[in-house]
Amino acid sequence: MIKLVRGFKDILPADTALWQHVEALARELLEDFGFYELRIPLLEQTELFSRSIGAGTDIVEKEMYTFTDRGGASLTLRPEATASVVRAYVQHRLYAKDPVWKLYTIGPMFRRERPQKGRYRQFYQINAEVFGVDDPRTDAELILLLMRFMGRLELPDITLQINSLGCPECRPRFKNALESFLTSHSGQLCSDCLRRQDQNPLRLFDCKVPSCKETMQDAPSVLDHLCETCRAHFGSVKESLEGFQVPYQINHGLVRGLDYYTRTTFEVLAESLGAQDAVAGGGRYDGLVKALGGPEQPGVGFAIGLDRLIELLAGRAQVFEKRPHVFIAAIGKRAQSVGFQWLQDLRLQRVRAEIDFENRSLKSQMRRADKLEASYVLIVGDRELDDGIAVLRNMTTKEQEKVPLENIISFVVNRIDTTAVGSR
RNA sequence: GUGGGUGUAGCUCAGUAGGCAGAGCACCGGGUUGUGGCCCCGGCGGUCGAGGGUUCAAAUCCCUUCACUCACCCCA
Repeated sequence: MIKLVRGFKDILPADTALWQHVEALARELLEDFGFYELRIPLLEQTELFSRSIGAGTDIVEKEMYTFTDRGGASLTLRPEATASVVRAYVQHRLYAKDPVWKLYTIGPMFRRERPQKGRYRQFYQINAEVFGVDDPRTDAELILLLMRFMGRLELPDITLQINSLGCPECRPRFKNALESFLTSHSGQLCSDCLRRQDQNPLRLFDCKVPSCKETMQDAPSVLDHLCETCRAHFGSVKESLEGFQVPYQINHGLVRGLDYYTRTTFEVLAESLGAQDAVAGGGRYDGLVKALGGPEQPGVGFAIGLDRLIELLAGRAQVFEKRPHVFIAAIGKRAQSVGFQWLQDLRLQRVRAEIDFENRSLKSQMRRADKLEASYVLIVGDRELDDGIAVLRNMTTKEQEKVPLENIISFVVNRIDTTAVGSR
């Protein structure tokens, strides 16, 4: 048997209804907030990611699916969406028509990590990006949108954490302070942290080793090193969130894994997910558009991890499954051919109808109707055909009524509430 | 990349002093002539993850390998 590739997965019919529901809700909300959908390719030039995400990051260094295509170009399956969205914004000069764009995209990303709970090599994200506005209310609005989405899904036990990483003005000052702190405390750090110290010193803030945690409590905070404008910006984000009663925690150790982030960063965490507890994350990236060859335009965005979100919603999938409205139980050859005609006619009227082609006993056909959770069963055999009727049984009330064969389709259509999702 | 746990029927799992591969659920049929769920009876279904070794005999012991899973790491 040929099996699927490690770290990849099939999303089976038992779950697709839930995925569709979540995606539809996201589209609805995003479009209410003025976002337009952008569809971008799965494959990009490798350089796009090494330049945006950062050549030294783990993603670029050891997690990308990169290959040389037959023409000799180095291509990469996208490990995230923002780089592609920025590329499209720049390449098509969207900024020339209007510098302000609110774009979203939904689709799979690829990272070759070791699979575990909530971490797959192909995983799905909903991405939203806003270009051309550096007003802190945009940051807040984006977070509000995100939290409304979570609220609409009725997710339990989620927390929002926010932080500011500063800008090219103030970040170097903080980095210096942090570096000298780390150098003087290197004796108390674990081997992982000593390795991270040069590559990505901010990461030390979320090390899980107790001694590191303790040491880092005395480490300098980014928030104490923000310049005047960054401080004001962050203050305004917080103020807006409070104005909309969005509860948040400040986590000065909150870091993004990608180099391009500036100022506001945020993450939505769900404890019940286990080690991979970030359901959504994002932040501002004011230098990225320019770094990718575009004009000096600010940007801010987020990504929602769909796989993890669905995980949180596990068990609710059944609610969104669509059961048949009518099951046609046809006994005998003559009835079978009449029933097959009705089946197609009902579907023309957007009634979900099913039939069994095996010409089995009425008992088996009833059993099948029950298994499919059909709302009604339309019973027809030689007896009914001779009398010019069929029997319509309501499976919940067990009431049966005789239906004349002429106009039978419209009769059934009227009995059924085609707007109802399930049948019970 | 590093560690731990687990691989037996479609699913959830039993099965060790090595001795005929099991249960529940699911699926199919039946419980008198044309009516579902509950109950009863019967049936279908397995290269015991794969390869090798020890043995008269291996799901069980040994070696190798693969997969899944959780955690580290990393991140949505």
